[in-house]
Amino acid sequence: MMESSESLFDLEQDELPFAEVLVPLPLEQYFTYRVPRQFTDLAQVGCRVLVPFGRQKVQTGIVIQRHSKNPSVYEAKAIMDVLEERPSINAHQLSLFSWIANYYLCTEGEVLQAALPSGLKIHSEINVQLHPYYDADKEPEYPLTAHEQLLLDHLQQHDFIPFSEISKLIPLKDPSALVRSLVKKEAILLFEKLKDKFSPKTVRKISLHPDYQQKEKLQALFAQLESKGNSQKQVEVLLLLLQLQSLDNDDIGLAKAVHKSELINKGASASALKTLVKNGILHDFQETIARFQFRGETKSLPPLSKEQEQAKEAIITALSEKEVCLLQGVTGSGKTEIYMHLIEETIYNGHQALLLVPEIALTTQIVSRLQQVFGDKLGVYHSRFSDNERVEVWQKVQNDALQVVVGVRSSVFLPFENLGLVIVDEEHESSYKQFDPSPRYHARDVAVVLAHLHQAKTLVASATPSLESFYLAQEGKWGYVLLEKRFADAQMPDILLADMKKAKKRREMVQDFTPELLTQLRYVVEQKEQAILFQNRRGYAPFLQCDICAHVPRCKNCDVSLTYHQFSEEVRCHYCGYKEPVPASCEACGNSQLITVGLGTEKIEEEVVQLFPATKVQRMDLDTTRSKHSYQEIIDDFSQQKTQILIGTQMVTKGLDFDQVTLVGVLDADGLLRFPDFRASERSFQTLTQVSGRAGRKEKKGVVIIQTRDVQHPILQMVIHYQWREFYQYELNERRLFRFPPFVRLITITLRHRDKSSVKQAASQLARHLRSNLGENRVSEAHEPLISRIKNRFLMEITVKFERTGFNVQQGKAFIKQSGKSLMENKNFTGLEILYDVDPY
DNA sequence: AGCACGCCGACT
DNA sequence: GTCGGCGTGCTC
Repeated sequence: MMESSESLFDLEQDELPFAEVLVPLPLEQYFTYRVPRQFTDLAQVGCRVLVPFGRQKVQTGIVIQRHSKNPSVYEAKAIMDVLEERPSINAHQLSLFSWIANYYLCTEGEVLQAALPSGLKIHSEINVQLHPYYDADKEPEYPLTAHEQLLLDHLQQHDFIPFSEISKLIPLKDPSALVRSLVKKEAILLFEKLKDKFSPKTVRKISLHPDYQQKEKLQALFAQLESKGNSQKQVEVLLLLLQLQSLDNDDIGLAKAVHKSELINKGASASALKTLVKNGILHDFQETIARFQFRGETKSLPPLSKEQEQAKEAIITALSEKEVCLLQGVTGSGKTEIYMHLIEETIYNGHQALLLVPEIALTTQIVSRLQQVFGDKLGVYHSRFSDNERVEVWQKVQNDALQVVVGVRSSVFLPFENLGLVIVDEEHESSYKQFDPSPRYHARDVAVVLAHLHQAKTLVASATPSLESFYLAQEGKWGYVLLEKRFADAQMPDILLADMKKAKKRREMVQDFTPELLTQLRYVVEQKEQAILFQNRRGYAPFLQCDICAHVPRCKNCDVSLTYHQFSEEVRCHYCGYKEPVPASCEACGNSQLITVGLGTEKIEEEVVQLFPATKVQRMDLDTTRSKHSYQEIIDDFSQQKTQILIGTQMVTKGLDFDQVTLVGVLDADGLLRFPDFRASERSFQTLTQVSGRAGRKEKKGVVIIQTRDVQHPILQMVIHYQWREFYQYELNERRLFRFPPFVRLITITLRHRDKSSVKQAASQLARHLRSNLGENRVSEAHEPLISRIKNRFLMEITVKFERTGFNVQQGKAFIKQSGKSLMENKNFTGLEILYDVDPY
């Protein structure tokens, strides 16, 4: 626009010879690099660059800023390479990274680490090779240790070995000392190799050389070959090629290429083919293809029912005024069709759409249903995909080659250029909150921010919304649309409570079954219908206990009891993975009578098999779905009615549509309700309502039986009477009263240390500091968490509650982070780790 | 997060 | 006396 001032600017700033670079590591700062002249134009903000980092490492980083300020205290190293002409990370993404780092109290490097598919994160790998002057036959100048000899022997057989593989070869925890020693002895050399992980998928194709792509030329060629007499095979190859080109009667099709593998499979002689290529008659080349190719016809959008149409219009109206809308639609009300219509409109307006789904939902029907409508425009982003596949989706989103993405929580990081709509399906699902590696972000909340950056809209949907979302809708901050009618007039199931206390007293329990549930189950089996049994606990029993002294076997590394797994004949720790064979006797008193306490899916399976020996039963939990396809297989078997009773944890509650399920049994609702955290009621209500929704679809009304010792429990009463409005009001009151979300913002600070007294001391010091500066009503005392030791490190916790209004949350968070930082610098607490969990789940 | 350096116990 | 474990500090 203002040319003169721009050129002046260019002159003064000239080449901006330095760059601030973000590396995908948990480090607070950017690093300053020199931009060599040849990269002046190329190294734009957002580009991936290769930089030397640390002693002898190469890292991928992102250019955050260009400037001309030469750092004075150190000499900046130079950027080695710029990996792309167009930035991988756009401006919206950079803003999003920074927002996440601030909000969730983590570093931008951690966000980058989570955001980039590892195929776009090149780093160097150190490799070891023999020194060219090293002679194995000669007596070595310096004596070699056994381990050194082992490595050298390996290198006689192999050209080189990656540094990281050495510890697999030699029983050493850290092979770096050994490698250094061998380098000094001039027996080996180190070299770095970059791992560029992404490789596009290619296919070999064969076509006629342009010279022969005319009928006359081709006829001449055939005549020539046939006259030779020894070229029959070549003629056959050519005829096959023409056949596969499936020519109409013109020359144009002659240029068409066919897959080389197809030619060979259909019987073309490989050697004849080779000869034809050699003689320049055929052209053999590689073509890059997409890994995902949708084959088959796309269908038009499914029509909406009157109610769906109304809901859709209501959503559009709400979103014209507000940025976010909550859609509360009961299970089976047909939310997916509404999504499709909204997505279609978004695409039509030239924008991209993102549909977030919980991890588990991606393997099921929703993808194929969307694919039938959106075909090639749809991308799927899933953690079970290979890296190459994820990079491909990333690049297609960037190039606007995909207009719709259905994906798990990490798809909020994709490089959308012009997002118009984000839909968060099953928004109450806790799997949207990442925990294990930081950033501990909630994909629903990040999605709202992402949409805001694009000036796009967010639709947040669930049959059982989170209290947070419901509250925002109720307060009018978000729009709200209710869809109460089930699709195709399916009826809601009858939900009944079965009193376990009474049944126990009367000695009517058959193992873990009340007479009510057992009767229904018998009926279902006889009628050849299907049933789902839900118990939110995997394994056989939560723990073992000595019948005499009541001792409970516990984990060696963690402060938890070990769960008994009958199938594998082990006891296991669900926190660190520690396992040992089932103890034959009590380690405390020597008694050999150990009894199982509590109820897991394995035990239910055993009981059901005993009770219904002729019935096909399948168990679905973490233990039976470990391998890649087993989840899908179990689902398929059940939906094709090869299995009649499905027993499982959480997993069975998640969006599966089965028409023939007429009974859902909840074995122990008390286990859900007893959970000791502020979300126990919410989670119980959601889980029980969701699992009930699996019963009875289309033509047949279903029955749900919930076993409990407390039939009067208010939550259960609200579940069975479908009093969801009452539930939300009840629970909001509780939350307001006890100061929990959504009325306050919660932050959990966890301190971790090998030494128990150190962590206790550090925690109380931090708590004291925060309490006196932020207020005692906002910061709890330091306390031991429920599980006070995991993987041999002791834990302490501080809970922070910031009110939503009238308090500067951002400042409060910054103060917490600063306080934590200075505590870590305290020499008394070396080795201390502090973890922050903002909006914990 | 890696990776190097430096300090300390348990083996030849 | 060294080897190998582990704690500590740094990366432009």
